Formats: sequence, C-alpha cells, structure tokens
Amino acid sequence: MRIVFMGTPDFAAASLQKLLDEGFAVVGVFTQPDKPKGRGMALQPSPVKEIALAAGLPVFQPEKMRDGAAFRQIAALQPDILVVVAYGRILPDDILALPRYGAVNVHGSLLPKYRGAAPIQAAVLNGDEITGVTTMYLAHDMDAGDIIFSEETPIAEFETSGELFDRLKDMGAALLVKTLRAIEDGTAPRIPQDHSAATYVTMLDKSACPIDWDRTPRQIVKQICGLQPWPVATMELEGEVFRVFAAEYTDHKTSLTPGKVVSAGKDGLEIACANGETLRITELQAPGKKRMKAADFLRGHTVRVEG
RNA sequence: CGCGGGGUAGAGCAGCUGGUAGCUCGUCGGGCUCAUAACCCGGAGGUCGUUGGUUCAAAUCCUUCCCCCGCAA
Repeated sequence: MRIVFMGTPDFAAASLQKLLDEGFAVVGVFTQPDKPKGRGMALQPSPVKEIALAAGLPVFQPEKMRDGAAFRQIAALQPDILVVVAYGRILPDDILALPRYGAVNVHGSLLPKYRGAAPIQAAVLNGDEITGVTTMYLAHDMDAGDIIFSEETPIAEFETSGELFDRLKDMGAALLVKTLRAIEDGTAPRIPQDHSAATYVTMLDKSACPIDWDRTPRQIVKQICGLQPWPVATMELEGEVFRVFAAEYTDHKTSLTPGKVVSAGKDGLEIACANGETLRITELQAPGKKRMKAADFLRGHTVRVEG
C-alpha cells in the first residue's frame, strides 16, 4: 500500500515515525513550508520534515493546495491512501478522492467531541476525565468523516496538555497502524458520526491566559494544566505578569476577595478563589527569569500578604 | 544582524550615578525551650558568565564571545 503522509507538528511526526518503524511504504511526505521561528527568527523545518528527510523520503511543501500543482504532485506519487495528521491545511475534495482508499486522519479527541484545532487542550481545560484518539476518513467538512477506530484514556487530575499530548500522539500512532492494517484487510469499520453531538474548538491564543480568581480552584488548576506547554496561564503580582505552571489544592477557607494573597511561604503562594476556597501556586515564572518553585521565588522577593 | 529582559555564595534576589560585595532561605556550630519547620548568637561558603580595554581603583563604564528567558509562531 503506497502511502502519502501529510502532517506538520510533533503530533504528526510521531505517526510518521511509527509508520516507518512498522515498515509501511511511505512514498512521499507533505508538510507546511518552513517558517521563521525562535530567537533570531531562523527558518525552522517542521518536525515531520525532519523525520522525512532523515528517512530519505521526498518532501513537498506547497504553499497552496488548490492551484492544481499539489494535485499533480500527489497524483504522480500514485498513492493508495493519504494519511493526514495535523497538516494544518484544508484539502480540496479532488485530492481526497484521488487515492483508491481515500484519506484517513488521526484526531486527538473522541469525535464528534472537539472537532477543530486544539482538541487535546480543550479536554484538559474543560476538566474532562476521559478523552482519547480517533481515526476517521477525511470528508468535506472538518473532522466530520466516518469514524474507523477510537481509543479512550483517562486524564489525570494534574496532567498538562503537553503530557497528554505525548501520550495521545503515541496512542494515535498505534491506532493509525491498526487502522491501516484493517483497511488493507478490508475489515475497517466505517461509523458515521453523530453530527448533532459535535462540538468545535478553535486554536488557543493568549486571551485564555489570565487567571480569573473568581473561578473554583479546580477550574483554575485545569486552566493552568490545559495551557501548558503553551500559551501558559498567567497572574498579576506586584504589577508584573507571571506565568503560572503548577498549583495544588488546599483545605483552607478564607474571607478574602478572590485574587488576594492569603499566605506566602515555603509551601508556595496561596491565593483566594471563588466561594472562599484557596489555591496554592507552587511553580511560576517571573518576566525575564526562568521557571522556578514559588518557594524559591519568595526567597528573593517579598510578596504582601493580605490575610 | 527581528525586538526586549537576564547571567553576583547551594537557592532566590539587592548592589550597577565606580573604591576588593550584602539580604532572605539553606548549611555548620552554639544557646533558649517540654518541644519545634519558632527564636537568639556565631561560622563556613562568591576568580560578581567570558575576553580585552578605560581608570590610581570596576560587580559597577566600553568591547568580544557563551548561556538562559520572554515577544513573535
């Protein structure tokens, strides 16, 4: 089975690597054009491109998918199937219809829940206890195709999006292998989604970062975990914006207004939340500094306690 | 050369309008106490990221390079 792989970030790279490890015939790789990133704004190849190059595979990075050139490139590779994982481009219907088996996709949620760009973060941010990965056929509408397989996994109370990402990318890669084998065998199911149950999530941005202390400790913990490794929850302290990386629950009650500092010490920074409950910040990052334990930060700074 | 912040005792910071370094925590020793992560006294510990320069004198001013962090994605 000749496979053309399309993907861009780490999540996709894991699947590509897995296909190569399992001996699948990947005949071409499409990924987004290199973009300037990091300090110095140097051009950076995508994780998928790095793996493709290391494996000696032909790499294609078209700017547009609808001008006919991409179609011809794909057609020339004579794929039996397209494997698309977080490519970051919408594929036109003629490309989807090109290969004999069509196009399959790995998605980081239990579809039809969380269609869209940031399903893994959405599961954490919403405080879900279960999420998973789904493989499906690509259809015209985004993430709306027929489901092939899905697999569930629980989300730990303090698990970050980054940690969940790492687990799901491996689960997704394994499920992809299972999916491709089933398609080859002709045993792959094709289960239409319940479109009425679909929910959509958009890409994250920094507007989600500031912590609203008028929410419950658990909601805030989920925000802190869900926004890692990017864009990271923030709080204001002494007039500066701090990034918040970790927090723990307390059994304390306070009469202070949400957002006030209840205590500051070697256990961390205790902040008042909704309903008189408190949350203890245990790891943060000051502007220009690196991430550190709240207790370390407090050694060199005096934070005014209101309680 | 995309923009900006930072590299000072084990940790976190101050000092940076030049005169061989200070604070908090930790650590070691002693004391107080029924006791303590509390308190008191005392000690150890730093070539102030690196190179060259200015100066009578530099952590403090200029210069080279290295590393860290944020913006931008």
